Amino acid sequence: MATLKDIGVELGLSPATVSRALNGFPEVNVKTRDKVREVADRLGYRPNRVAQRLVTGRSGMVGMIIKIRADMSADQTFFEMLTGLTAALGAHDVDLVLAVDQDDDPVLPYRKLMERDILDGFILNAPVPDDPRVAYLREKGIPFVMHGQTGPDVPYACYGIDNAAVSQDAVQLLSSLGHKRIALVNGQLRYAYAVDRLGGFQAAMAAEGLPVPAAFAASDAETEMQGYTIGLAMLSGRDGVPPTAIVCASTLIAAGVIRAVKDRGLRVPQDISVMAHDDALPLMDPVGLEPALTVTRAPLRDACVPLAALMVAHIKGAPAEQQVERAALIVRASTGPAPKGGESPWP
Amino acid sequence: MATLKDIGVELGLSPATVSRALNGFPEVNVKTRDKVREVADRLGYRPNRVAQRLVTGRSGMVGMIIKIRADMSADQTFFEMLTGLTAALGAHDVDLVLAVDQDDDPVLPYRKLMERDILDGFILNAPVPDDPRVAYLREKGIPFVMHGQTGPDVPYACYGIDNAAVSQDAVQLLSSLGHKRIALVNGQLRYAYAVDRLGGFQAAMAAEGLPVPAAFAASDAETEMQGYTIGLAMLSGRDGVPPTAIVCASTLIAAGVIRAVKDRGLRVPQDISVMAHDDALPLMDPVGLEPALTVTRAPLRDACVPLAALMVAHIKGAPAEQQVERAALIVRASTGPAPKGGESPWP
DNA sequence: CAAAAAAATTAAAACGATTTGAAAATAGAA
DNA sequence: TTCTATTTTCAAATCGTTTTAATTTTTTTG
Repeated sequence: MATLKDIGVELGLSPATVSRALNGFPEVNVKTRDKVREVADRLGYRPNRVAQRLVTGRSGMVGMIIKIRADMSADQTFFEMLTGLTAALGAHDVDLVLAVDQDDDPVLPYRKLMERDILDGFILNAPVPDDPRVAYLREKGIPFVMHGQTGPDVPYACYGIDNAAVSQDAVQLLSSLGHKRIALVNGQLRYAYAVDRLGGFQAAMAAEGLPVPAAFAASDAETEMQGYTIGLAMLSGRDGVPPTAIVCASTLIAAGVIRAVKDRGLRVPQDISVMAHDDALPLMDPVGLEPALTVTRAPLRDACVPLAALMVAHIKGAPAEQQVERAALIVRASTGPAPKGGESPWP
Repeated sequence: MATLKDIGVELGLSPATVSRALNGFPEVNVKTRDKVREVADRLGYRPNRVAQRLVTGRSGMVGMIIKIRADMSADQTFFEMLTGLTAALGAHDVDLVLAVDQDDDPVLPYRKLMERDILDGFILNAPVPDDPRVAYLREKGIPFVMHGQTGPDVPYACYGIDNAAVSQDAVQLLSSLGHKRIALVNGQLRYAYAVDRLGGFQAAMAAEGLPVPAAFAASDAETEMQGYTIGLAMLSGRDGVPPTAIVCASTLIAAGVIRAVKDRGLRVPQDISVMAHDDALPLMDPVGLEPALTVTRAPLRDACVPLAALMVAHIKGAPAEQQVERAALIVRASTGPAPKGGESPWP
């Protein structure tokens, strides 16, 4: 394997100049730079990463812990992130080391991996309110970037979407269509994103002057089947007059809710409008649903590039930066005007 | 962070001696060794992995590619291996870098990861017959260890169980119990393990002088539901006289098959004996089934330690070694004597 | 054209470990 | 004691890169 010295010998240059030339330093002559590049190409030069890491003091590796579920599986979102992150980090010559979290103590796997002395930092996901991992990593001064936020105005590096705005956009859209009874089928409240969505939902409803019956803000839904079950329950009228519009935490849940609406003999969107937040996961296509699903959309995969950039910058000493994007609102066929009094199956 | 030099200064020793002392070289005085160890402990010395790697020429990292399924999930077995391998490799100071395979070309992710110049080798799993990854890695001279084998007498390093023997043990047990119509609900035939199980099954049946109707060697089962469906089909008699014993590829499939047997109004093991191969995955407990399941057993997790050892040895230049273990046979309540002619629901 | 300024290059140190070959300390034998 | 063996230790080289400070070369300026 060719080294900087080999290239230098070939051209009568010192390794220092060769290094500078290849790294695009401004003080190297354009002609020498081109010659160096050419010889490097010809010799198939590839920098020795380990040597680079020794001198820069950085290992070029970041860690990520997979929190596996009780059924020993991880969800689609994890692989989506993993795929995107390995690519995005690779572009910065950074590699991803994974470990599995199977313990009760959420901090332990981070400590264990850090003790191996090979990591520059961590990428965290699925933040929970008052995340203990944040406390630990901040205390130890270990760089990390969070996908999402544990709450508003956090003091650490993170990238995510404004989940309160997700609910707000949904409520405003539906309210503008004349809906007054709007329900939220939320994700698990132990996650910060679901807390934010709920908060945004309640705030937006209040801002629109609409009340929120408790049964209209259901939580803990994750699967199509759960969406179906919760949908049926909401439509049963057991807990009061059913909603005319339902906002779902994911397209998967929305699929279940739509199934429930249809099974009840009702139509989407004529009787009930349904919408959801869409992470753009490969297998859950909101357009493939019948009818095509109105969504707030923020592809999970898109988060990987900025996350990797934030991570790399942070490792190099840049101050922690918070980036909060707003999800796009895409109106399709599953939302429509609220049924008029006379048309509605309910008073 | 303390270095070798720091320890040397403290004791008036050279870094060379300190290095030798900590690495247990014989030519260092016992007293100095103890003193060095003590100071190293006190200073919290931890060797700089990157520096070690630069001088030894090894990166201390091995790669593994996750083959995710069409539904963007990976199965329990993957996480089981991942958990075990990170621990087992960690004991050798080796770390695991993961990447996701989402392409048609099974070799591409290996090439991509190798081009990053940071890996000492790969750990492969889920071998298929004539695995193209094997061809590629052998051609490039990249060290790897396979969990399992692509066939008998392979020329590369591997660790796994004898899958032909798994079927053989099952057939011999059932045959000794008087069963003559024994069926196999196999895994997906694109995997080498399923091919071996089928081969072993047919050979063992032949050795026992028993015929194998085509419908008795079903493939492509992976889930409980598939086990149930195939079980029902086999018991329907549509494809000939049903079996009196069913050998399943996994405990999950066996759970489905047992459910099918019960739904048909039959009893396990009085009417039908059921057994399976057990990878000892955390959530599928064969003893929890009703009745407790007879199995051939080889915990997946147990394979991780020898796999890691093989990998490390191979990287250090040891010749490729093949280790094929035999699964244990554990007889429980789900297998019993074949029903006598008069007792059987079939002729 | 000489002096000063700017540009380009280099030698050498550094990162922190391992390892080779030589030197020092100790032990044993004569 | 003296000489030789044997342990034990050390100085220095090495791995391949980056970076600092110094030096050389080129260009600009008065």
